[in-house]
Amino acid sequence: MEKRPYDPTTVEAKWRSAWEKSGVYTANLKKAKHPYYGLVMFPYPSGDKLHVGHWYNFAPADSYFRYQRMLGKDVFTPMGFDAFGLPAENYAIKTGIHPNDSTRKNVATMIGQLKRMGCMYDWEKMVNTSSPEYYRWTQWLFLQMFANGLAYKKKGMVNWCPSCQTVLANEQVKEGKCDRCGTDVVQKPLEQWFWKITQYAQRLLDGLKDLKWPGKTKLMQEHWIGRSEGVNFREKVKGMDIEFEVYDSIPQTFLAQTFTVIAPEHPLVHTLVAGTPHEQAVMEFVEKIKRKKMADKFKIEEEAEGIFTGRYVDNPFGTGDLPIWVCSYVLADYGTGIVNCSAHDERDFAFAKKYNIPLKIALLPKDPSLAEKVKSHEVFYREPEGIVQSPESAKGMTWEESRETVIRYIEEKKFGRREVHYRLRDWLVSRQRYWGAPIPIVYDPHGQPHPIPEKHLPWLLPTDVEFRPTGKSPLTESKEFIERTEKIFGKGWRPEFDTMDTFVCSSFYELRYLMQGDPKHFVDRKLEEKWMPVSMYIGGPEHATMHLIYARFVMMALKDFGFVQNEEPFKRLVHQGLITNGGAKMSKSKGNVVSPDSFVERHGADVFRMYLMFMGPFADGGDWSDTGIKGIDRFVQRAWDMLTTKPSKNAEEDKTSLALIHGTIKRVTESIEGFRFNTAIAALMEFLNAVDKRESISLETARTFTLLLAPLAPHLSEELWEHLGGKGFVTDQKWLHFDVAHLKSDTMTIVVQVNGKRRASIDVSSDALEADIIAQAKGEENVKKFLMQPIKKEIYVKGRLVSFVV
RNA sequence: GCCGGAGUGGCGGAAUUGGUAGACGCGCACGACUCAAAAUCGUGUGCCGAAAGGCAUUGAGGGUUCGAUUCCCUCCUCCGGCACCA
Repeated sequence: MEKRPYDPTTVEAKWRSAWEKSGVYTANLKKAKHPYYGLVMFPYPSGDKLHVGHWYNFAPADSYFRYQRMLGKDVFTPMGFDAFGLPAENYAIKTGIHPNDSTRKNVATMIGQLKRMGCMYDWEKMVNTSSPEYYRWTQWLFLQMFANGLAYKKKGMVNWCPSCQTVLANEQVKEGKCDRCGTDVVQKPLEQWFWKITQYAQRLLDGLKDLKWPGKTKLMQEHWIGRSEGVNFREKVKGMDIEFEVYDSIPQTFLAQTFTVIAPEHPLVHTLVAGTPHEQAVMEFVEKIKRKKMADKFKIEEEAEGIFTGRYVDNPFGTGDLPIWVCSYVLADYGTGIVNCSAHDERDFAFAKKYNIPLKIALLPKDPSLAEKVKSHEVFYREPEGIVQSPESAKGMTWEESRETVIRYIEEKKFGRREVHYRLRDWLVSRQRYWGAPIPIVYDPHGQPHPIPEKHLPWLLPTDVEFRPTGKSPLTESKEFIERTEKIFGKGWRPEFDTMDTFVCSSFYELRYLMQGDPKHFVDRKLEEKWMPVSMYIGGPEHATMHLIYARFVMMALKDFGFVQNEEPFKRLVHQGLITNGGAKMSKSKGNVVSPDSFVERHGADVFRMYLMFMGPFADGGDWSDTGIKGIDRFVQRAWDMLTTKPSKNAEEDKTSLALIHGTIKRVTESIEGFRFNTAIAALMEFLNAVDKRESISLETARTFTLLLAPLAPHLSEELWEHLGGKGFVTDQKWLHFDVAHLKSDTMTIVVQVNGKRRASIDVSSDALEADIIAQAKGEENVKKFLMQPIKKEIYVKGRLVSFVV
């Protein structure tokens, strides 16, 4: 046969349309026997289109799912668009183009690009979160949360992004900055809608145990939930009829507590000082701190500030009254917002010294000279090996071992009781932006919120809106929205003008993919039972404490509401690494976004996806460079040449080739299982290098190679399969299993070491006896030289090496 | 500061129940083909050596071991996460 160059453009188009015509990738959700739900995090339909990062995520995921398909699973891989969100709205502000129009256009472009990748997406099941058919379910979810007491409105200090002009959930603030735009987040007192994710803190924590997720991700969620065990003390304000509790997670030093601090935002502050000479100064201080928090200058690193309220805690421990201070570093929404302080907390220590508050010691180091310095409050001290001084029952124990004893003592004396706190905060779901799902709430003329009856869903997002960031919801500008509300609910009624966080839209989309044939029901219980949890979920690690925690919470809530059976949405999770350019994250503002299109144009989708997979392990990502793409190009061309010229009916496989073939099956299988596509490709390259030296190969070998290549280069392998006379699509063939019996060859190479240094290697027959191998090793010229001294020890590692110690 | 993860040729990376470090690919050098270049093919690519062979070597230092990229200790660097959580 004559060699001809492989032409990816024609071949890939041919198979894309063949797949589409035959509908091979359309899953029959009801009839599937071996359901396998392979999901990738759906993209945002950005004007930047599909970038290299998408390819790096989606293509290997597709290869993995293709492998699952060849293992005999009924693989369902849907694709959709997380289409609500700020960029479209900001684009509208800049250009006047309505988000609806720009989104529709971007979605259309991206579908075209996605199809070019040659993935197995079932396009019939596509979702778009900005379509009314979808967001009616986002609104439905809100109503369910509301009906079940998990959605509530609360006024308090909330995160505000001055650039995005909206509030943010805690999860969306990273290191004090807006996760989206990087602007310093400030605190603002506002009334907002929250979902009670905190009610699920313990279940979210417990559920992590059984998830096959990266350990790092589970750890991040664990930290984010932040379970803390401690003691709540019940305390009285001296001379007032007021009681409160204080939380202490390290109660070992409670007898050294000398003052109490309260958060500036705490409602009790005013009660404490009202009508006293301290009122004016304290309230002025409170206002000052609030103002500071609202300014972007406020940094947590700043020195603590405080003011005395004039009030005291009537200390039940008999260690004296504790002056109550208002203090800038106390958090209003952790614990009870009031804390007892001692010399053994670094911040308390510094605060006490700054304001000359007396200190006591309950823990001392063993070193006497250091102990003196601690006693005189010259240095701060708190170490696990420190010796506890009080109470009597724990005296002499180390700080570490005294914990239980002290807590029991506190319980016996009825000073307090055990308590668990979490760092997790409720999810702030309202946003002051346009391009999102409207919150399905209306207010009566008295301002009381009422849920919008389900029959009015979808509660349409109005279109007569000005795009101006004012800090108020753009929906307040819509005449139609208000008229609609009054028409349905009555005069004086007003709609909720805020929209929902886009993370609400993406918190249940995996369920909606299952329901695209049925717009009337949220989820079908049978389908949910059959397909959920998602078999394999693939996406970026940046969602560890956002999307991935929200989706778990929503699933748990839906289970409690009785809509689903499962409580975890994603059984297995794998993260792809990040592709950078010049060491920096790709972004439009940096101008370093690499578009895949020109590479796909030049080399084809198969080459491009294999090149990305060959860069390194899937989870590692890497810095973009196109220098190595040539290697994959060559590999594809050589594979094509070999398989179109060398297969011969007369060729037979000897034992050596069988070892090679089965060794390759093993390596490719294990590599794909472990998301190490780089070594899967390397194994195929080695196979090709070995086989290429021969005159001819058997048809069987050619087909084996093609099958192993199929998950990695779907178009090329279809073409080869057809060329080799294979029946049906290669993607429908069964994966190959290796036979351990074939992995053995007739001979093995044994390395000979003397004193741990390699001196020779010998080839022996596979069934050679240990004694013979050692004798042969001793006979090697180069080994003899080093065996002049008496041999102290002989070590034989089966099938690997002989080691002599002299 | 606290909690994770990682450091291997010129580059991407391979190899870990401890057993030939550098697979595979890029790049580079030389050669073949060509008027020439590209493409392609061949050979080489840690250091010394024509070779046989020797020596060094997985961020740095130490330890365990016949043998360490792999296990233990100390340190350095980079990346990710959290950060007034009492």
